[in-house]
Amino acid sequence: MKRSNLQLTTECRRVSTILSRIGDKWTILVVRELGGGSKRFSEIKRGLGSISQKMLTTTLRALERDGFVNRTVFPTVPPRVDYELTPLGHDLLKPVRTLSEWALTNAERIEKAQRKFDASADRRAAA
Amino acid sequence: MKRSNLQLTTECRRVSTILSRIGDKWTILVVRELGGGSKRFSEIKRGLGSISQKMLTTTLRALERDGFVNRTVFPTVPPRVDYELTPLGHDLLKPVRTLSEWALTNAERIEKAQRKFDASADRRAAA
DNA sequence: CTGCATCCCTGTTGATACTG
DNA sequence: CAGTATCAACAGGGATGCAG
Repeated sequence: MKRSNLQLTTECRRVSTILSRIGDKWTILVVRELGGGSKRFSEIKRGLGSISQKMLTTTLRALERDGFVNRTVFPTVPPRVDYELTPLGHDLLKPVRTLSEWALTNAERIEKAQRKFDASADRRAAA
Repeated sequence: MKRSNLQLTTECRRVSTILSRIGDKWTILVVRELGGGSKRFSEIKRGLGSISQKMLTTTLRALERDGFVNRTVFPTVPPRVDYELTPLGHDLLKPVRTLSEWALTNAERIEKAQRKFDASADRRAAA
């Protein structure tokens, strides 16, 4: 092993952190909404439908903090706020798409495994 | 738009579900532990250090249910249980590696964005 | 229109103790 | 050694009301 286990763990934590961000409930959906270009708050909200104001704000703030999204405030009345992916955000989309495609391709296999697992769990519970 | 929005949403949910699994606190770390080959429960636990017994069990069960991991019980005394990646599990490793590499490559950029964001947040708080 | 503050409920996580 | 059970602590997430 060339790199120490500690270093590998640190790397893994970094990866885990990013995976947690993109694996959370709304991030992917929001990023996809923005994939087509700049949108304002209420447009994103409408596009997702079921998200609460609070969670959309929270998600967008996290994305902004990570440098994936730019936030632009127009000091008009009523106020208007636009969000768009940064270059880093667009870049993130690539590996995410790879994973997404894998997920779609293999969803069937996974669901089949789940059904099988649940079936034997039921059998055991019934015994 | 060829596919209905509803269909796209369904696909997204599937992707989201899988991303949630691999984005959770321990999954990636456990999968990496098993990347090198079969290991028993306590070996994995030792390899991770900070994980609790309960969470390791939970994580392994979820991976088993999704068909990513095989669980083999040796009815010896004391008992021995081995875990190993299934072909599907190994397959999952590929897109995850892509994302991991991206994450490591761009960790610097992300952390820089975070520092910048936090700094302006502090400035605003101080005002 | 955007978004912060608050309350509250829920699921998740972890520490501890116990069993086959 | 591997796993379950229980309980306490905490974070995620939604509803509502207020503010710039």
